Amino acid sequence: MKSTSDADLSADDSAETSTQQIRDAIRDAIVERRLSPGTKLSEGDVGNLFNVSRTLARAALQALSYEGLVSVEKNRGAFVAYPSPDEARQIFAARRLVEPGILREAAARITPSQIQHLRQLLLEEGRLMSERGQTARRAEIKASGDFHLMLAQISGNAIMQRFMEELVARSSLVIALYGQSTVSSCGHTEHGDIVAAIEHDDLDTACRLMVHHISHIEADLDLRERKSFGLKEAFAI
Amino acid sequence: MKSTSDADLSADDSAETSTQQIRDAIRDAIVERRLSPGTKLSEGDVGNLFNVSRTLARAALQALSYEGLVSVEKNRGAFVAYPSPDEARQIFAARRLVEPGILREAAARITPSQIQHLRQLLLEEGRLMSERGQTARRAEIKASGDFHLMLAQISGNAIMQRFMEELVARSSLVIALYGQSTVSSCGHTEHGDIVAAIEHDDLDTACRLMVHHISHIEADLDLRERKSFGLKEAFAI
DNA sequence: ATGCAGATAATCGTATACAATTTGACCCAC
DNA sequence: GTGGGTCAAATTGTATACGATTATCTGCAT
Repeated sequence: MKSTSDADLSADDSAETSTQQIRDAIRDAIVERRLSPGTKLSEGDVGNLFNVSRTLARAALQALSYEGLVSVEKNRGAFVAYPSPDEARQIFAARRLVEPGILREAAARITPSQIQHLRQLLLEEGRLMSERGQTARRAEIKASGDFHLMLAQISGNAIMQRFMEELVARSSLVIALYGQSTVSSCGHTEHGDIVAAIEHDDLDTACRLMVHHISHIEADLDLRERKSFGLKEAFAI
Repeated sequence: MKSTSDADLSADDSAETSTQQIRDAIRDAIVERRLSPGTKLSEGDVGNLFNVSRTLARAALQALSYEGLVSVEKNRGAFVAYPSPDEARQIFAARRLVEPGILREAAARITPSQIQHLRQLLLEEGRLMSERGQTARRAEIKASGDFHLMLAQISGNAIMQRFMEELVARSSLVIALYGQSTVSSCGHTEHGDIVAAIEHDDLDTACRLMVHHISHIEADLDLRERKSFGLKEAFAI
């Protein structure tokens, strides 16, 4: 799957504008956890980094704020989003709400070649899981999300696809913040089970597995409210 | 319900920035069909209209493009979105996919006072339906959408609420384009039926009614592909 | 030392300026 | 009259400029 999210559906002027490139670059950095929640993203710095003016940097940050990955505070600047536990719960609730429906749509339209593609994704995911090192970890995070995005793409509904892209990206942010164990190590086998259920045309099972899978990811988080814990974290980070 | 969509949840600096005001004003104009699909929204004109520079006008248009209400074409400018029949189908498919889930969540959390509020909305809707004139028609369009938005709000999931706001707004655009009869005249009684089912704790019926309701709205559209009809329309508009 | 007031620096908000691109008009050749 | 080509007007893309706000530092009074 391409790294840029909407490259397939937006048939605009072939060349992506620099604002979009910057947006995508920062988004990738956030999703792959090279940028931690709360990190300040000043317009000047972003502009310098990508050799553009503040105008374009600002536009990119604005775009990311619409996706919920960046929060801009008036007169204070933009920061990598720091989703609250409540927000995290809402993200997973939203996924439980939409993903079964997406799965049903996808299963109804899936072609053998797409199943093949899904299996390939699982293989890649498994390979990355056994590898060591930061780079592999980042790739694993992305691959794990790509499974869900692929289903959304197969469903054929561009609107739901875009929404899923937002939800998956924000999930990554939440896991970075509240995740306890290493990245959903259980996730991979669960993905495989879902594909198997799809192949057996057992949609009800597939949906049930999907809901459980999402709940498992959420269950691996520590979403307790840390009241004045912020200070310590400021040192830790 | 407040007219500005996210006034309740964004607890930012109390005062809305002028960009947001412009965005909301244009969005309202689109949703209430004072701006037709395809209308050009040049940055200069928008800026002059609201007495701000192109910078802010551009930001507002950019924001609307993320919501799917405006399409910006590189080096050509911004236009009120002109959703294709396929896009229209995807919008309603998305609504069928998410609204039952939202309804279930809402029903689980709804309070008597909120039911009261819903009924009040229905009353208002009925009143507007019997009135004559453009103003009433516009208000009816908004009220009809507010019913669905209210359910999303009651569901307590801000993410789904925002998504529904986008879907409802885009639906209005689609109806403006492809609607045949007057605004969903059947809609009002269907809304009432859904509320009744909620009150009777008959969730399955409520969801079924909701799906049918959405399909009814879609069925009232003429989504046949008009191939080279665009030219004639250019004259009609 | 602590706390507050003013100055200083850094950053954001908005407007304006200039380059690049598109659009439409006009003219000419055919 | 049609087709093509050049130029001018309008509009967008991007950078820069300047005022406004916030954050940081300094120094003085307590």
